[in-house]
Order: sequence, then structure tokens, then C-alpha cells
Amino acid sequence: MPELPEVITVIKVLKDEDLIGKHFVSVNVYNSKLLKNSTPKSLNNFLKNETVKDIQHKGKYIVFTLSKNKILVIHLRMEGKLFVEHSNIEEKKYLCVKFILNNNTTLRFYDSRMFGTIHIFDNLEKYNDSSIIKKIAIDPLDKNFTTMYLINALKNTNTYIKTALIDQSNVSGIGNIYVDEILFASFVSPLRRVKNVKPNEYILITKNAKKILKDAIACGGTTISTFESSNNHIGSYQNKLKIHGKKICPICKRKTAFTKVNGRGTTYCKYCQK
DNA sequence: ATATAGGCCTGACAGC
DNA sequence: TGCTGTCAGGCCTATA
Repeated sequence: MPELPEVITVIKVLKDEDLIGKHFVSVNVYNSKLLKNSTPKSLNNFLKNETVKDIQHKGKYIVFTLSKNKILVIHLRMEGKLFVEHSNIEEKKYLCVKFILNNNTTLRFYDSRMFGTIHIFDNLEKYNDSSIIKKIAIDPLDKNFTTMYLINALKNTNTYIKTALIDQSNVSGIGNIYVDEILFASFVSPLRRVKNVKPNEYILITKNAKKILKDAIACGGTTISTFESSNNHIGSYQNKLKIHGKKICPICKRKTAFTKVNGRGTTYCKYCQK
């Protein structure tokens, strides 16, 4: 379940595999459900002869800038994987889309759940105006992400603090695992209403969001269930998780609580998190 | 207007 | 053993 650290790790691996500078020869689509605003044919026409100029991210979206400012956007959702593989390498199960590049290189999008998404945009204006992108807020590693920013972003909502923090229109990149970690590190219960969170707690949340995401990036992401950024690139942050999925609180050693917050499995400590 | 529930999707797993 | 039901969760859409 890729969140920001996993997305950044995937991009790093793609760059390490020298994807930038390669061009698309053709595209094979095995599951067109992933194509949200194109067909196999139009995607193929869109990408043919386009060169990868840069790979960035907007929240959890992976953004490929191509020649002539065309843009390819991929979201991995829970199980999606992007592997750069030599043309000779045998395809694994769950291959949804195979991008054939020059130099016997392929970029393969595997997704056992078919939840991933692919969008294409003719230019930067259409990308910026698109419904998926324009609602994505800055992420915690952005220099503009400050306590004041967060307080201001949440001033018109009064949902649970956990729900507000994983809402990508408030702050992007945080998902269900890291939000539990951030709130635990900040001693704030995920069930607190936004309006009841105090300024000093927002300071902690802001600081811990930056710290935890940076640490996770340094570890190459979290490998829970099946996340791999590429073949043999496995993150290690799961070894540093303090609360998510844990039975015992590492601080007070009492049993953790498990509940649902807006449908999301939530682990917290009702003694340490107020 | 915001808040929340349901749906997408399929593998893993628990219970019978 | 093999079936059925439930859960996982990012994001979208429908409903309250």
C-alpha cells in the first residue's frame, strides 16, 4: 500500500534503472480497467515515440513528464508495482500494462487487484486542471508544510484528526500506516475531532509527519503485504513501525486498541494517545 | 456546504 | 478438503 515514502522509492528506482531518456515504442494493455481517460489504442498513440524527460510525484501519483510537455500519471493504489525489466525477462503474474521502450527495456505495471490507475494529459494546463490533480495538497516534505499551514488547511473541517490527515486535499502523501505512526508519535488519539486538537499538538503532528516520512524514505519505504519498489528492492521501515498493527504499546506496554476510523483499520494506544 | 458510507477489486485467511 | 464470508485500503461517487 504505497504511501509517499514508497512512491518516492519507486521513482528513485526508476531513475536508477535509467528510465529517463528512454522513449516508448509501444504499449500492451492486458487490463484496460486501469486506463481512466484513454483506451489501449489512444494510450499507444499518445506514448509512441515520446521520451521520458522526468519523473516526479504529486502526492501519491507518479508523474512522468514526456517530450512536448505531455504527461503520464500512474497511481499504484494498494498493490500496484512498476518494474523495469529487460524484454527477455519472463512476465510475472498480474501484468496489467507493458510499456515497451527502446534498448530492449520494458516498464511493467503489475497489479493483482487491478486498483491502480493510469491517466494521460496533453499538456501541463490539462494536467493541472484535472479533477485528480487539482485537489492534491502539498506533502509534509514540502517546505511550505508548516504548523500554520496545517491548522489553516483544517480550519473548515471537524472530522476525526486521522481522517483529516489522510485526506489528500488537506495534506498529500500520508496513508493509513503512516498516519497511525504520526499520531502515536504525537500522543494524539486518532479519534480526536480536528477542532479539539491544540496548537502544541499540531506542532508535534507537523514535526512528526516530516520526521517519520523522511525516516521511511531513508529505509526505502515500508514492506507490508507485498510492496516492492522493484525486483529485490524491499523497504525496511516495517521494522520501525511502533504502533500500526502492533498488539502492545511500545511506551506503556499495555494492549493497544484497534478500531475503525471512517472504515480504516486503526491501531492506537488509548493510554498514551489523548 | 461537509461528513460519511458504499463501491471498486481480488488474494489471504478464518471458520465451518 | 473446499466452500463461504470477511477483510484489506486509496480514492471516487452517492447519499445524508
